[in-house]
Amino acid sequence: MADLARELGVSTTTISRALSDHFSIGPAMKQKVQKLARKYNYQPNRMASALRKGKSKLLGIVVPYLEGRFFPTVVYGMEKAASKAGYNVIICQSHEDVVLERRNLDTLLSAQVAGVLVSMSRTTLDYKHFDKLRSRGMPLVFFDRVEEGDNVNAVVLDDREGGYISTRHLIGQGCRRIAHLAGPQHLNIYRNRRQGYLDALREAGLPEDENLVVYSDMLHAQGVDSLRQLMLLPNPPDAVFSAGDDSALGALQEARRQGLRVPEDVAITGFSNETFTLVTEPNLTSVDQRSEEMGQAAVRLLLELIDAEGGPFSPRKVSLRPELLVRQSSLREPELYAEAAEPALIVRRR
Amino acid sequence: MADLARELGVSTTTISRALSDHFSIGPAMKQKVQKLARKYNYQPNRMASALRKGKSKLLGIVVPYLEGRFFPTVVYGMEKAASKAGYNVIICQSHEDVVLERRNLDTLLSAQVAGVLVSMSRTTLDYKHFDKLRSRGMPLVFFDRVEEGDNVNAVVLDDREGGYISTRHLIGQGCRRIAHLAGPQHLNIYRNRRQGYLDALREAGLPEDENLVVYSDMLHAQGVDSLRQLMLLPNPPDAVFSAGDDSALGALQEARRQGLRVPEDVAITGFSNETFTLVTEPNLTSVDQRSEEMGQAAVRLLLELIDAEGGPFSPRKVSLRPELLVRQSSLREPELYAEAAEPALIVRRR
DNA sequence: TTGTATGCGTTATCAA
DNA sequence: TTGATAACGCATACAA
Repeated sequence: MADLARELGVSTTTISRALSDHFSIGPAMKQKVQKLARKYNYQPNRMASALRKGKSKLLGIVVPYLEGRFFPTVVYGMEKAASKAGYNVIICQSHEDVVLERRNLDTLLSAQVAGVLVSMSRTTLDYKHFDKLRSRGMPLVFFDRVEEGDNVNAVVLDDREGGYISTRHLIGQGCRRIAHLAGPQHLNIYRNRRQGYLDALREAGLPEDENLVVYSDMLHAQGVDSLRQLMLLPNPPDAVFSAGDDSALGALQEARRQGLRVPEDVAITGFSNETFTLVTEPNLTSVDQRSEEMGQAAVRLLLELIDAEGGPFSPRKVSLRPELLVRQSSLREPELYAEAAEPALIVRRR
Repeated sequence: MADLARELGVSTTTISRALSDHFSIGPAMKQKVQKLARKYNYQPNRMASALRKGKSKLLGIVVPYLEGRFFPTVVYGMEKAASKAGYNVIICQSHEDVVLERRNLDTLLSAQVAGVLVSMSRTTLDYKHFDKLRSRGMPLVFFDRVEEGDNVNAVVLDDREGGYISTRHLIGQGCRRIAHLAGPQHLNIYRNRRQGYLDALREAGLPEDENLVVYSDMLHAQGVDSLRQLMLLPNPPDAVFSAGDDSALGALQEARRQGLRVPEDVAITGFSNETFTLVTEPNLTSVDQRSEEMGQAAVRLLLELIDAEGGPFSPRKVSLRPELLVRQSSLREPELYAEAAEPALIVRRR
């Protein structure tokens, strides 16, 4: 900026204002400055700007991991919404470790981000580090895996609905003993998916059988084990609603290994619409989580928070509608669905 | 820092030095300062520090995309190596778009990163934006998809070797008409994989048949099309070496749709060791790209560059050894492999 | 071993 | 409409 000022014989103040399109600068001067800036390939120093203004144009993102399709897609949505507003993002992974999660937050704090987007790690059981962030006035929005309480801003999938429509679909396909592979119940997402499952059972007048609910960390291997365990029951299930795609896949593979036909002997559905659901044999029915919308909604909410500048802001929870993608692994009665030939039939889009 | 200085009755200079473990500060004072800093939960302002020192502790990463397993794993390796050296990373996606790639580099520049790690987008055909970076003295390391030329620092997989061992393996399994699904030849990785394929053919005395090489962008749908096209040849192939897993998967599915047995009628191998290779039926043979090591190596190289401070530094290329993971999709002669029962048999680890 | 003074690049304030 | 000046938080040359 000093160079430009010298060359044009004006002050850096004028340069600064011209570049940020300040109203007090005449159009002629603005033209000149901006042209010269382009010529010299001027790059603003965001650090200096952030230092002076006390706020940067950076948003921090903390995700449990990036593998798979869900989080990258969410991050993509975030990037889109952020860049539209002139922001950039820093991505950190907690690798499902609360210690790393805390360290990530410190990193973001000292990078002077304008706000933080968090999806909690699986091992996050207390929330002090988030309180610390808030006490420093750092705008904070959770997504997908959210902190409990009324005081949090969050964007979530309606996981209860996801569990509900999955289970209802299975019931509609004639299944009567529906098992559930459930995740850690301290995480909202898994608790709600289970609740939707129970709601659908109750609505249909089917009994709740605790033997049919298997709790695990939802990994592939645990899906294998869970299915094995379920099939040893005196009265084994005719369907499995898994709260995650990895364990659904494990269950699917183990079922076939046992010589069971899917979906005829046991119908299987997953959750997340991971890429591989279109690759398994049979293709895996799953719930799409509106990943990209989730990212965009989270950033929009965060930007509102930032613009409110710590002023009065009543916490908001945005809830997105899940979408059941019915595929072969649960389609016992294809004639019920005219479009059943489609590989990724959307049964419910409201 | 000012608060701490006041409370301890010393200058901010002392605080600054004590916190950065400067030799001129006595151990007693260091203790006191660091304790108080913890008590007040002091967070250094990295922007201010970066502004003053002219360099930050941030590394910029530009990847084409994050979906799948390869890039997240590379990034994980980068995070690990970076945090060991006190650095953090900013991740940007170019989404295979050179326009976005350029914008990302601008963003990173103005975020005052200490260095940049780039894997080029598929649409990057000229390299001016990288020259611009270099002309500003910004340390730059490429990984996986690298710029051509002697003047670049880069970490790559030995893709030629990957193509070579894949093809050799197929030859060893008795295949004689081996097709190749090739990617855009302006990208080093695809050019080299093809070269390895040709080398192995030549070594085995097999003819090169250009009809057996199909060029595409390596997407799933293009794998489907390519296989269809290949099977229409008067003399169709008995094996397919695909330079990517997505198109390998497409080929695999199309082959089975046509009623071909895999690997008996046509053996298929892919490249990248994506997660889904363990899910397909049959499981897909693929080349592992040492993703995590690649990330670590790239950061190590970048840090060396940064520490050299623009001084003399002869450009270096690090090349990693690929690993062929033989699975059912190419295993015609299992008796050749004692450990063939393993789902992910490592055939060649040198 | 500690302190004083200064500047990194930008922008807000106040004055012209 | 423009400019002079100070300040953001930190690190360092120099002095003590």
